Amino acid sequence: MKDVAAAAGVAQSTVSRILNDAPVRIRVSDATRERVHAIAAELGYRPHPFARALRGAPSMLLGAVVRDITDPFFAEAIEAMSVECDKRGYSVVLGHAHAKADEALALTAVLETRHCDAIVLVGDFYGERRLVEDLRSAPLPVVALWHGSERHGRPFPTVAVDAAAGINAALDHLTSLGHRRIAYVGGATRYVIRDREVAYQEYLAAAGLPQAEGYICHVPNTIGGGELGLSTLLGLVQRPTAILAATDTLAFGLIHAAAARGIGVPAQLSIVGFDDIQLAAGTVPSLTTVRMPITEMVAAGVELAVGDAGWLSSDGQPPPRVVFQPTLIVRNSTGPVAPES
Amino acid sequence: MKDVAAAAGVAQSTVSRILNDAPVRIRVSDATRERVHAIAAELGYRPHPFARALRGAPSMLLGAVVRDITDPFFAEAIEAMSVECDKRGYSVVLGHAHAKADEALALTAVLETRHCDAIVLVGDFYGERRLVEDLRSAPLPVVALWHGSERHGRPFPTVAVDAAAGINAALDHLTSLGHRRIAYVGGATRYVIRDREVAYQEYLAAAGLPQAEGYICHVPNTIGGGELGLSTLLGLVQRPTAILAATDTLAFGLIHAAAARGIGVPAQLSIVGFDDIQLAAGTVPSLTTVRMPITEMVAAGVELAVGDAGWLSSDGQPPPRVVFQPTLIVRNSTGPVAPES
DNA sequence: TTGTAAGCGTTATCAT
DNA sequence: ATGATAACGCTTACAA
Repeated sequence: MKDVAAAAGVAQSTVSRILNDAPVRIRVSDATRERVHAIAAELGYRPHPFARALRGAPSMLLGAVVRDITDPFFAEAIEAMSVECDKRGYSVVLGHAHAKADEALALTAVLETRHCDAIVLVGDFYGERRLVEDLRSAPLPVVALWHGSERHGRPFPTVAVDAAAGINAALDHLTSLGHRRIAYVGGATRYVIRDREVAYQEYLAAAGLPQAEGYICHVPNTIGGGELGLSTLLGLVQRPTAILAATDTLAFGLIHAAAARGIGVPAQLSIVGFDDIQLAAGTVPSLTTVRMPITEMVAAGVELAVGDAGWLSSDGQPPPRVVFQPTLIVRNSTGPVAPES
Repeated sequence: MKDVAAAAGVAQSTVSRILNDAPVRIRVSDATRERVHAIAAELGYRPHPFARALRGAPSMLLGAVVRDITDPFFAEAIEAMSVECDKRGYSVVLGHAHAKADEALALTAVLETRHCDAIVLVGDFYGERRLVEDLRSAPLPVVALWHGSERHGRPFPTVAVDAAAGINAALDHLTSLGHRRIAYVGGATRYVIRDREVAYQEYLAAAGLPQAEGYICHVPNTIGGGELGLSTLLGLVQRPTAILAATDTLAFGLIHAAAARGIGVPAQLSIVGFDDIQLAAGTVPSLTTVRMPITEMVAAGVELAVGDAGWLSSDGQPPPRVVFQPTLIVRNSTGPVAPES
């Protein structure tokens, strides 16, 4: 910019005013403006973001702390966030949430803090008390996406999905197909997963369906976890005729394990997933699952984080919580209960 | 930092020296050092990255421009990059490669340029001439991962996989099972995909296998593309007994479409993928595919980008190219050729 | 051993 | 209508 000013024979401040279309725009002579613009273009001038940020301008960086980008669902969420941020001129900085030690995780997050205008937490951070504490006292907006229900407290503005609505739709579908012995497979810890489990339990209780203890199966959220879940459930005296999986990844594992054992899906066993990842349409059979409006949810989260609603200032109120409705996508992994099972 | 200096009753420069463990470390009195450290900790002092960067220090930001994070393979690559960068104290800034217009894409990338110490391109950028040109003239290191073979020129230091080795291993496996009519399904444009296609053609030629024109099937890299590929290939007079897919996503689509048509895999049709994404172990049947050493490749790429080897300075030489070897993972989607097919 | 001061690229506030 | 200058937070010669 110094060079531009020198080449144009004007002061830096003039160049700054012109290039920023300052509020006092009308008060700069057209001749000078054009000359400066031309020279700036010719010299290939680019503003230096750090210098601006040093002056207090927003860094246009949004921190995204994701538990596991490898999870196809979160990958889609990040994709959506990248698109949404791009629209607003922001860039996404990936926070790293894989550190084993709480300390390291917190440290990483705090580092992000320095660069970014806001932080978006994607997925819940059960067990990361330290991280959450540090972020609570951080001087920037923090927004949580898919952070589990308010049952578990709500430290930040939150965007969530109505887990009960999704689970109810899935279970309505299964019961309408005649299923009564419906098992559940899901992770044991994450808030957002526990919400689905609770909704499952409440539905069963309300509908008077059998709630055998073994019908709730806690496994890691992987293909292997799904396989483990199936073999556990097959060991029960009263085998379920349908299984509700907390995530599509688990449903994949269930389908895979069923096929390996020669159990027909959906002829002998119906399976429902949750997430509707892109590959859910490509399983054999294709997966009946619950879809969430990822794009809209992410957009809402980004708006809370860097939008001009000024959430941080409303000190007295509890942080806002935006809830979206999921949709059941019926494909071919569910069918009528087998007469003789 | 000013506050720390004031509270400690010393000059800023002293604080800076102490907190940075400056080279002159030994020349600061221990008493002062401890006092400053204590006060800094008490005040919760954090260095301001922008101010440092303004002074010429590295921003510790690495730009990752990915074509499509939704692709499970790239998601795994980004995950690996996040881990690798974390080790080195870097953060990953996501570049957005979804813009339709070449202009917009280039602009976005140039913006990244201002923040980051280096850029890593993940996947090839066929057709993005403008982006590549802008990046070539950028004053920072640019490294390309999975950018396709040098057949297409090599504007940047590159980390690639030996596509021919992977394809050869897959085809050796198929031919050893008795297959001779082997088709190929893959995208028509990406360099990195074309490498696989070329390797397929060369293998067929060298092995004297039939190269029916219809055996090469160009489709979009999606589940639907795989389904399309299968229906096209089934329309041929001489149906293939095995299909080599350029990516696991396509292989998923092929398996799905085969099941939908009642074609047994691998009894009637063998299918091989490429990438070994995590879900490849969970298909029905599980997928035989080619695995690349993602972690090592990403680590090599990050090293080229921000390591201290100083690649940029070697002006005369062509940029380095690091090639990794893939491995065939044999699962259950391949089997002996059917006697009567 | 420590303090002073200049400068990184911008923008805002005064002057002129 | 434009120019000079200070300030953002930090590092680093150079001076003391």
